[in-house]
Amino acid sequence: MTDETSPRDDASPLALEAWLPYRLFIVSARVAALLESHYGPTYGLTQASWRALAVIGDRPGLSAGEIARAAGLDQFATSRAIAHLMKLGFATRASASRDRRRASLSLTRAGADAFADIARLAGAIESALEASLSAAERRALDGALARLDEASAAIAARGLRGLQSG
Amino acid sequence: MTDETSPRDDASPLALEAWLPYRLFIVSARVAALLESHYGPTYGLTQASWRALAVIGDRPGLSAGEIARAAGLDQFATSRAIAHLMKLGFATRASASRDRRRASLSLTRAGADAFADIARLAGAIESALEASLSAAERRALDGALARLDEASAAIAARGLRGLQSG
DNA sequence: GCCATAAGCTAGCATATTGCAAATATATCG
DNA sequence: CGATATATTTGCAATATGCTAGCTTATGGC
Repeated sequence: MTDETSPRDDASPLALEAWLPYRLFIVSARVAALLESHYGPTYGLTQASWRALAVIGDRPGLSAGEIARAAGLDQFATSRAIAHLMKLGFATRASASRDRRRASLSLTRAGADAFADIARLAGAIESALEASLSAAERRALDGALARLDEASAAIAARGLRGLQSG
Repeated sequence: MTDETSPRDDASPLALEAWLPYRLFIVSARVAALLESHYGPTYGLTQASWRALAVIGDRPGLSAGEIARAAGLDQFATSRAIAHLMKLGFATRASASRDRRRASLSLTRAGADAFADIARLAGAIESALEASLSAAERRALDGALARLDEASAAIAARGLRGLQSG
């Protein structure tokens, strides 16, 4: 049973550390932990509120729901993250829109300063990561990630059922 | 101040969705959520206990500490994940070693079956992701991820201080 | 215009998870 | 054999999360 055709029997159904999604996870988790070790103690931000801060900073005027989508957070987490940012004095709500159920968010001066500070560090981390790649590798990675983004979105949209057969 | 040299003023300090670590995170998070939607309801596993299951299944005989390192979990989470697996009847502890502080873990038949089942799905997801890439892109991604793994480990080891200057 | 229904968001509360100090158990050293 | 180190677990307080229900504002039918 162990020596039929394959020279090296692939006994394990899965090696976690070689599994593509896990490899993506490891890198992103290390970076997230490192960045959090800055913005956590310094500004009292959580991962969720940092993500909301970044989205608001990058695209002011979005509503809570739009921020949720852009930051990869759910509705409740986003609501709490925004409340947190407002308590910290980092964001303000303006109901400028015609639809007053939605409030458009933007950063205060303090929020923008914090964002700029954290973004500087985030950029430094990204640069350090990219420094380990050649220009060709960077391009290839960029393209591959774009494909993986589409593919993972498609898989997630189709759900488990779509995988079993095709 | 806004129109000195750069033709298109890069107003934002950071666009989250273009930030490399976030792009990695998004793909891995989608996949993790999808996989969890299978093993959660089916086996009552959490993300941590699934990772421990996978590590034990792949490399039986490891101790709790070794599992922690391999699964990217902390000591406490691992201890709880193992307790969980044992309660589910998926893992057993054997103090075969000379050092009876460490117990070497392995899967029961039921645990191995669950692992095989989940691994099949995990493999299908990986295949679906890789199907979106050309062979050349797969190779390039593989290489780039290996570099990023090293680089992120190095950055994490050096801590925040190492980044500010170099 | 007015009511019913829907949409966006938030509050409150029960439950689950996490982080960490201390406990437990074993090993090793002097 | 006592002191100290290592591996792991437990208990508990603090946090976070999930979900129901609520508030406010919009929208569509009449």
